[in-house]
Amino acid sequence: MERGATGARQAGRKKVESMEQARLRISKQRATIRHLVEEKMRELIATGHFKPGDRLIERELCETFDVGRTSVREALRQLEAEGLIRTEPHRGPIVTKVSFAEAQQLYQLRALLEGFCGAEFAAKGTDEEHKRLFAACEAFAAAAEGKAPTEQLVARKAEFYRCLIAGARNIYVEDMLTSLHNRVSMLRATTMTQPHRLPKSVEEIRDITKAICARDAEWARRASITHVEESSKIALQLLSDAEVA
Amino acid sequence: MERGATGARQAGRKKVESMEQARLRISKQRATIRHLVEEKMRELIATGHFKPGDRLIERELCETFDVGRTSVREALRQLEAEGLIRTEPHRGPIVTKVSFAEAQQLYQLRALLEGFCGAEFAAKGTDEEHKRLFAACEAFAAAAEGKAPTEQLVARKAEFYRCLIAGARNIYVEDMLTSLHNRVSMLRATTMTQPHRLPKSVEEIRDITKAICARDAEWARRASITHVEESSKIALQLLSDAEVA
DNA sequence: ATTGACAGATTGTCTGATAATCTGATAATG
DNA sequence: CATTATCAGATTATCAGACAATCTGTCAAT
Repeated sequence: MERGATGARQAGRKKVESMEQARLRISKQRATIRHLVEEKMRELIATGHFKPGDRLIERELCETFDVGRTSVREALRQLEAEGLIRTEPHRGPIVTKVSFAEAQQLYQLRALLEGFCGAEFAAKGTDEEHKRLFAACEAFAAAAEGKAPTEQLVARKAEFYRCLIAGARNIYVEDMLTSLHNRVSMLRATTMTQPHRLPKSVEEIRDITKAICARDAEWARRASITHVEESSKIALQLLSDAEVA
Repeated sequence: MERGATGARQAGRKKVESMEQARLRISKQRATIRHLVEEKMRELIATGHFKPGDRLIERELCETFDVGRTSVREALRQLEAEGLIRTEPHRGPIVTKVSFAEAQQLYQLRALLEGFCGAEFAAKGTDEEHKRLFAACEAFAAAAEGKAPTEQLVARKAEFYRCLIAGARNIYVEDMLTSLHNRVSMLRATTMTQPHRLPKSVEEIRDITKAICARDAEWARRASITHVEESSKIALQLLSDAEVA
């Protein structure tokens, strides 16, 4: 989880910087404590250590992370804004529960936005970006077909998405999709890891990649939407089972 | 500005409550001090009292609002997550500057999302919702044609958008569009109030309304997108002038 | 079964203090 | 002159401690 799903980027610098320069720049250690707490908590929510409905108690968080209330509370405000937690006045934060209907809405929006990314990427992507996307795609495929550990699969898929989303060249879409993906991770944690639709998943992602590299915007849009819809089917199925139980 | 552009709604209650019950419920005064500060600051940014690039100094904010640092800092975190401000470590918050390129991206995404709202509304809206949208549309038209004060125009238009966005029945889209609209307000403050394209604006909004009431999804999508594109033309024009100057 | 009062838990907010970091100016250096 | 080192001032980042406000559950009284 690189950054949050949050703030807007640094607005226009005078000169556009080359890839070279960008690569050199050191990683902007924005390592304030509250950022560390934020990331840690995102991770704990995404991995299901904190489950939807769980109460998060300030004092306990302070002790767990060994930081002051200030840092914890500010991190909580951030997560609240991202929709990962909800705060009831004088009761404290609760990990957000996503109802079945809301999950449907989430996937619907994700489809719209990822379809947009695919189409934009196909229409405006550079060869450089195509190459990177293709590499990420193949890396994921290799991991999937080589039965790599789940952890690595997730990482590779995240990398693929980073490329795909970046292709839209739209920071707002980027932020919002990152936010949506965070929430989807949370869902996944409730529904347990996906069953073995991996081969289909690989196929769909390859299709997206092919469409983009062929610069066929509508194909790319369709392929991106299809991928979201297919994975949502499984997820929603599991969710509705879980909701009844 | 009703609420923030933030948190997800209360997830599924057991029983769906009737309009009647919903109307009775008192307005859940979540009036913690930090919420008041948040809203005030959103307003100050939207109205241009704080301009893009302005530094916001903690101590000054505390004095201005006469509240403690805790409340100010937590409000700032919220605004930061919404993208209204950006915080540089150890330097403090700055009102976000939106470059020309970013403004383009903003409007592009807005078009996508509002197009989605229009289409969904047309496809799935109830008569009740249609009626409310129509009323809001006419109220705006009346205000526009009657040369009402800007303040009222803005309020009426906001009301129309509330209806339109609600029509999509998608809380995520709702949150994100609210957030985008907040940022657009900020832009407007830099480019001064729009010139007199009011008549065209009214026409476009009527077109959206007609399309939705006719339950023609594609027409509604096109109309919604057109409206965003038309207003973006003016805004971007003004912005580019301002950026050169 | 409903109501009311009470205690415990937790948050909301303020204050004061200290360390860390950024900025700009000035002095030192080659 | 251009560059670098250093210093003081400003501001944030973080912590600790305190108190009030509010929510929750319990238990007695009606």
